[in-house]
Amino acid sequence: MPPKISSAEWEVMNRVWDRNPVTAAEVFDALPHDNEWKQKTVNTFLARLVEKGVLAVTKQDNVNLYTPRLKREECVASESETFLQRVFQGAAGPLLLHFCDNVELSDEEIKELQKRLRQKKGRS
Amino acid sequence: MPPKISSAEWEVMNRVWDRNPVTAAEVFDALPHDNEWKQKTVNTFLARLVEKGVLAVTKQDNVNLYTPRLKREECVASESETFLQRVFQGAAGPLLLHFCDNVELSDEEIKELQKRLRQKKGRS
DNA sequence: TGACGATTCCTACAAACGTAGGAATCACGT
DNA sequence: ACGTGATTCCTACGTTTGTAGGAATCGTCA
Repeated sequence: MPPKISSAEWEVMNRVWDRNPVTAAEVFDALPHDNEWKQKTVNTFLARLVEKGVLAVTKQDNVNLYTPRLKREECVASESETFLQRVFQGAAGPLLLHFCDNVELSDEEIKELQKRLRQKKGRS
Repeated sequence: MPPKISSAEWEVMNRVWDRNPVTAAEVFDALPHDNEWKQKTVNTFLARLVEKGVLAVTKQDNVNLYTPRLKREECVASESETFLQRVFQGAAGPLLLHFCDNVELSDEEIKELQKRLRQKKGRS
């Protein structure tokens, strides 16, 4: 499994996955402008993510370039699984119902979900 | 919002919500038998949850009884929201699709979901 | 070529988390 | 009444996380 990615690290990783590969300055700029973090703080997270093996760093003209070593979907899956266990004790049905009842969905999204559910029914 | 409940604290809280109110020993017993934690560790988490205001403690015959001060649904909702933001950047559709595609659901659960989706469509 | 801003690398430090141990006290059985 | 195990309360300690600062270096512009 991927290593544990902390909450602030997710914030950084989301930028890296979006605009891979990136420099530290690009990550900084891509973060919400009103973001509290200093550039230095972002650098620290990038370095930690490299230590954890989530990012690779290469030097391009004396500037660090960061690239994901793990796929976003892989990390999303792992984090989702621990969330499911931690908060819903593994009960996926209630999780789906909770989100279904508590978030906004476009008609398109609803349609797509209905499609998948139809395909899923009676499958397992 | 509820305070931040850590991963190990969720493990404890889930037992408390299930069998409210509880003693420290009951929480310990309710945890998976192969659990690594010592009774002392469980006690520490209970004390911290009291500090955080998540639990209330009362003494019954010289034994501590712990009761939730926050409703499970309230904490679930708050944790779910931060998960949605952190991992899916607030995009609920992809979150639902992810879980839909990656978990087991009974036909009953699927039917219930379909019902809610039908009710939801065209609503907002 | 010398000053200045950007970037990197290394170091720091407090708060939160995971994981208990020890001392004191309580309650029950003999 | 005393020993023993359970319970409570207080304390501890290493790790992870959030949040940078400082020194050294690099590249650019005057």
